Amino acid sequence: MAVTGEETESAATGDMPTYQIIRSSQAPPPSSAIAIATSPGGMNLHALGHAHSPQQPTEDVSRKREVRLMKNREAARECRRKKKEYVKCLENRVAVLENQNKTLIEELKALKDIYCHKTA
DNA sequence: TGTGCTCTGCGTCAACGGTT
DNA sequence: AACCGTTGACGCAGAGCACA
Repeated sequence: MAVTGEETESAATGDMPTYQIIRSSQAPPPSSAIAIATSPGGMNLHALGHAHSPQQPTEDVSRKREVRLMKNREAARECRRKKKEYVKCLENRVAVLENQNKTLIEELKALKDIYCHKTA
């Protein structure tokens, strides 16, 4: 199969509860093209280690929010990638099974022919 | 060529389960 | 209880396409 992320055996059977796709060491997404949102307060990680201003708790909250948003952004991207790969694997599986089915039907037909000629 | 429709990818939120 | 990762759902923007 030409899919980069190799599916597990359970994935091949088609009855897996979640996407069980082993990640390959592929190139990371083009994150350079993504504008990383900056916090409204203009959070600066360098300043964080030292700042002890009165609004520090607020800054901490917004910094945490920014970090969470950024991580979730990446997570969503990865989740979608995995889902796409999973669907591709399922489609491949369908193709394989359809081929198998066709082969078996032809085999059965041939065997029936042989049987008919023997008994006739 | 402008317009409406569909598809696709993205960011965000919310909910959930697992971990510390 | 707080934190974290995962994922479904939602809305938005841009691309591609058919049609008048």
